[in-house]
Amino acid sequence: MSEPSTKRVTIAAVARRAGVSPSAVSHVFNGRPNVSEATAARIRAAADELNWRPNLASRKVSGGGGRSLGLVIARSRGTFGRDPFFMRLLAGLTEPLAELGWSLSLTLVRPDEDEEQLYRQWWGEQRVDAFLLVDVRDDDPRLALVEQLGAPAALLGAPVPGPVASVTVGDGTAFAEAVEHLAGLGHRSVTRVTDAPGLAHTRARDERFREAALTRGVRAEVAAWDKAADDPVADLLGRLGESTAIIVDSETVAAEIVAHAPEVGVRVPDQLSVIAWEDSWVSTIVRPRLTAFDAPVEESARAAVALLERLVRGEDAAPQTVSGRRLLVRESTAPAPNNREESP
Amino acid sequence: MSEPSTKRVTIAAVARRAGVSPSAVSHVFNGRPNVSEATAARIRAAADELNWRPNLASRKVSGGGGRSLGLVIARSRGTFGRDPFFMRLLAGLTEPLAELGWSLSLTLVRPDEDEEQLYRQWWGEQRVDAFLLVDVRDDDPRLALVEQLGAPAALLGAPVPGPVASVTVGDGTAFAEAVEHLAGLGHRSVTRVTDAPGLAHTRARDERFREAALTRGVRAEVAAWDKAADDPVADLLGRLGESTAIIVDSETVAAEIVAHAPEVGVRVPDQLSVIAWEDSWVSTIVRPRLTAFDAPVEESARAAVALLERLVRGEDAAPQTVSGRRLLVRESTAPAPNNREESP
DNA sequence: TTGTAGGCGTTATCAA
DNA sequence: TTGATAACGCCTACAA
Repeated sequence: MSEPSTKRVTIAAVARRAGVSPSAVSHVFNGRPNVSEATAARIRAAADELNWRPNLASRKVSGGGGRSLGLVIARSRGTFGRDPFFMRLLAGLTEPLAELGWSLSLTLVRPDEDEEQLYRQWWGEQRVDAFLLVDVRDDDPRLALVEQLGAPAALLGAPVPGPVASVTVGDGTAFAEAVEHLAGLGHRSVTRVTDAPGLAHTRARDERFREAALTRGVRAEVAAWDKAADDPVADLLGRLGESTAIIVDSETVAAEIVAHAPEVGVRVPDQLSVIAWEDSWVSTIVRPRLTAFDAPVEESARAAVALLERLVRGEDAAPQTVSGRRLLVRESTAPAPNNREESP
Repeated sequence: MSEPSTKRVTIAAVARRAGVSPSAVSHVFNGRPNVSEATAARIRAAADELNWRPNLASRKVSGGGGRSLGLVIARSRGTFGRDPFFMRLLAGLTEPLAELGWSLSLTLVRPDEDEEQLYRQWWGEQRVDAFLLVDVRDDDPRLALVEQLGAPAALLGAPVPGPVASVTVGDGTAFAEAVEHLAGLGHRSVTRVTDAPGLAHTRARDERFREAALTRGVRAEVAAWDKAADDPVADLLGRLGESTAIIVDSETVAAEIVAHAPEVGVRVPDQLSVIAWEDSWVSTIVRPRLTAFDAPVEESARAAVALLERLVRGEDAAPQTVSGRRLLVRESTAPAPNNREESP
């Protein structure tokens, strides 16, 4: 294997080859204006020939660039893997990150593990320079933690009280739209199905939903998805009361409901209309295809990166709202069944 | 919040607090045996109180630990996002990586971008210490590239000629099993549906498939999935000839076929049996549920990490085969239709 | 068992 | 416009 790692090429080698001092090379590669165009060109050529690039670790040590974003996802492999949202998030993160030259450091921790420890570690090691917080819960200890550490951080989701900046997808008119759509189809009672109850955005959404329903004369209920139940779909459907339509926080759950409902005797959309609060390709491979809200995940990712970049530079950054949630009407919503009318 | 970022705490601070020299601290944190248990405890206590951890960048500069694995995925956001395999891969990677204290640096590049450039950059910057190669194609330029760079690398998928180590999921008996299963159901002609034609494992699989079919008196065909077609499913089904069963490389494609086939007049599994070569939760939310091969993705990920770790330490590592692909019979396979029997 | 000194590759400061 | 020189925070000989 011909000893490939003879010696790593350094800035000194480039300097020697260009007949200048290391600092000149540094200047050129950091866009400082005090180098003549001629020598700059010579330096760049030398670097190219040697295929040299500034060592990231060294830059970090000497205070320079080389930033990296930490994303810690506290989910089991299973619940991570079955949420297409994360694919979109990751994909959306990489592009703006690449533009900045930042790395993305990703890890999963099991929900029962001590994730705070990990934040401490990554920050302490200076492995990352900022955190993106997802799945933020009410009273999430990470909020105080990043504050205490002094780590730049932003959360994706509903804003929470406190100084941690947030990037929110503007739900402004979404519930109104959804309820409007359903009311137009004759539904008089709608249940909102929440996935993980503790999440910070749940309460805000509940309120919006209730408000939207109220002003349209639609009855609003809320039910929690119980994944621990023997047959979660049957369990949920059994708790629906008079509702003829549901709005489901999680797309995965919506897909499961739509797929499984017929097998427990409920036809979608004939007997039950279903709207998913998130959208991905999954919505189109279940039958009936899911009527869903397409959220601007990629844009949120970009906004979050931009926000964190500002924070890292020491500027302070205001909370961001990204708008663009739009209802994609597909096949899982239909006129309300008449036969439910008499039901108490 | 009491000025948190006054000054980053360093090894010197810890040393001072413990009343020792910096090197003593270093020794303790690098597991060297030349420190008495008493002072080691004192040092650890001091580090704890100061909440200090060795700066990763500094360790890297001074040749120490702090490794990081590079994963560059050359896919569009869309094709990345709709492949559950990557979720499993990422999830599977994080655990062994965390055990080693390695970071995972992830990025997506568009297929038309110069991905080699990125490998060069990451390696040159020493942003990563090893690469994991996925979606390896015949004659993949990255193989020569990592060799030239002297970068430790391993590929996930079929072994390729050359010195780059590979982690392969042993397909040994998988095709035999699949064909056996289908032959047992009366199928006499089976088509293998390939996703991306250039991938390195395609040819190997083709051969295995043909062989397995031959020895069981089943006719073997191969057809490529044409995602550019107006209606890819209809297009594919139109090219199936006598085949009453298909084995589909990509789970996503299989899901799409199963979902869409009835809409173009083909009932699954009555008229067509479908087997997916990969498995994830998606297999269970389409109807009929997909009969699929469950591949040990997490184990492969772990094997790849272990292999790369050895490579980085300078040991050389043999190609690995991870076994455990097993057929999960669900609802998308059924007895072959009779009406096809008369056909020669 | 502990501490000192030098080096890792880069950036920043300041003099030439 | 350039180039010494001193950090940056840690690790590893080697000396005490």
